[in-house]
Amino acid sequence: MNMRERILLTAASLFESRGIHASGVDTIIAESGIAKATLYKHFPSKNLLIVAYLRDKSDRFYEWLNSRLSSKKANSLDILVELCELVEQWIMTPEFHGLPFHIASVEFPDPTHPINQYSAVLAVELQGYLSKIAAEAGAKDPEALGQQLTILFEGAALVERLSPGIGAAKRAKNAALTLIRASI
Amino acid sequence: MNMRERILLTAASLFESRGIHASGVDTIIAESGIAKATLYKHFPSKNLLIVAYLRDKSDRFYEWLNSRLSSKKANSLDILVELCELVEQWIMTPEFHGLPFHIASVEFPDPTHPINQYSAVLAVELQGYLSKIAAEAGAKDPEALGQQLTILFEGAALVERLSPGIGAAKRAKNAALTLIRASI
DNA sequence: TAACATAAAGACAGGTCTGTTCATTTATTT
DNA sequence: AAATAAATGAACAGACCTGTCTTTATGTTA
Repeated sequence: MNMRERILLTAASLFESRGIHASGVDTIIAESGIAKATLYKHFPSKNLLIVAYLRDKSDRFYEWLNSRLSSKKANSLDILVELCELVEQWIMTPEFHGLPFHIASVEFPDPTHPINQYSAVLAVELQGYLSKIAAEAGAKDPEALGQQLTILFEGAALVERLSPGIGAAKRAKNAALTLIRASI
Repeated sequence: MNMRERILLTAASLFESRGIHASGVDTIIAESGIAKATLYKHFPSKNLLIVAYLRDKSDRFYEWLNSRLSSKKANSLDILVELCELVEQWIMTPEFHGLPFHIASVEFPDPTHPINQYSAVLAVELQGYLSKIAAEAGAKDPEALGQQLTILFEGAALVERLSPGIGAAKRAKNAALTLIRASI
């Protein structure tokens, strides 16, 4: 019965299946079975709902990843190998519909728009996260490797979404492994 | 005074700076200085204008690329190296605002929508183009390398667009060169 | 000059969008 | 059981959307 959560879940599902602009507030309230005033009480504007959705999705992703990575010991490329496997899994889950902050940045391309800016923040966050792991793993240039992995994963997410079943995630994983091995 | 071309140019500029959904027909005609009836004569619907825009952008890209690649001789990785340089240049031009079929596929996520389907066609086209060059260059598994390069380039386009000046295109190029060298 | 095609300008219909408001009903808490 | 808080349902405003249509103006060709 948690309203906020119910709204976020419905919004996420709609944003990802129909797009953000194409998901009207009326549709969100109809689909989640709540009143319009309730939505606007929890999220004073649609933009703030979108930002909350982006934050929520990011949190869940890192939570999911951390819970599976923490057991590996540092100073070994094993962490990176494990990371690649997990990202491949993540992309291949049926619920995956592309990186949310990608979708958001494409739908709000104006760099001065708050949603575009927040998307950029989340993108930098992802890059920092991957670079940190690369550093822990002992990569020669962690910053470079982290960014390359980011590019690979974001690209794979896109290609897999646009051409499902083509195996983009697996190919990206193999490319990532090649890059990792070359970065010792 | 070519109306069709003028409409396409204005539409492209608006689609890329504001997004497709956010660029109304009224804005397109106001910006291009033509009458609404003229637009609907050349493009019977906005969807068909979008498709024409996607086709046009793709054509121009391959034209640009081919005119710079044709001089290189085959059966040498030099073609692929040259290709990477060119793609980096392409991404770094100020007019670049992301791959058009990406933007389109994100804004029209429904797989049954004609624009999403056409975007998928263009994505496959790009992959085939890169695989063909990889084959001509003598790569071991041209299909695999072509797809990996696709993923890298599409990822770099996204990251560069979302975080301009971060050097994503260059990093992607270096990653591509590593993959190319590993694919002999 | 006369006939014809093309473009302009703008009103219009029917729909959707975000966000506000208000009276009524349902929950929760003391 | 009484008082407070939260959610509902519905109507509303003002703006924007695509696509059609009509009238007036501008060229172009015979």
